[in-house]
Amino acid sequence: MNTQFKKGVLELIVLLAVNKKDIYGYELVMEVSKVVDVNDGTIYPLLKRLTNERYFETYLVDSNEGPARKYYKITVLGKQRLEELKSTWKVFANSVNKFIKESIKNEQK
Amino acid sequence: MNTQFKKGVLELIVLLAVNKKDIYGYELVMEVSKVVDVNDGTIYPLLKRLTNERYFETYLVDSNEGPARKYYKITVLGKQRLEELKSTWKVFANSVNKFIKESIKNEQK
DNA sequence: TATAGTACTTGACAATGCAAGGTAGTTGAT
DNA sequence: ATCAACTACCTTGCATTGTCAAGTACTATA
Repeated sequence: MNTQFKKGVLELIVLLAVNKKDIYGYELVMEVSKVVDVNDGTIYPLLKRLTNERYFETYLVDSNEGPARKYYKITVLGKQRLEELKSTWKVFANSVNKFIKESIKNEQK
Repeated sequence: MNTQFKKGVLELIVLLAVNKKDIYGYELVMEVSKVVDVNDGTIYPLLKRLTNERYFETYLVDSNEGPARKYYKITVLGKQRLEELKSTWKVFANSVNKFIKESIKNEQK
């Protein structure tokens, strides 16, 4: 997996996952790993940043399988940010795909 | 336009453009700008890097509208790199799009 | 010769992901 | 009781890549 492609898109993926349901960091790492290879050392700082930016709120829930879990819940601001990022992604991905198609069409022999 | 989305994808776009036809830096900046907002100070260092990595070869052509133009030509290695990046991009973009669709389907009310 | 446009380079900077490491709670086998 | 294994969370330093500002230099033309 290309590291560079992930830049910025991870934020979108994390917002999508937390929007779907309240989730704790460790579970989120598992969830996101299904989509793209990702390190937990990448996710935790990202969650912190998004929480600082008021896109998430957190609460602790005791667990009987280890330390307490910190759950993340999306805010109204977070939902706005999600819509924004989603539409930016679509525009971006479409124009890249369009450029790929055009380039193939006009390829040098 | 989200800066982060560009990371890595610019390399793909530049490879595609040079694969299409031999092209000089300034013209390339114009071409790439059609797809994503981009600064000439971003493109020139990228061209240099890709040339150092043997994906491009260069030659000079005199111009009567300013200084000589440095044309970039894709190498066999460059074509390989392009195919690799193109397929990685497709896999990546597809899994992101899939995740978006799934997230919408299961969204919280 | 002054200006505008073309062509490219450089260096300081910012954002993000990764690897590696650390802390700490719970369970179950020895 | 102790230790390994698993769960859960967090931090630090590094590498990569794109941005921006500034500067060099060449040519045509007014």
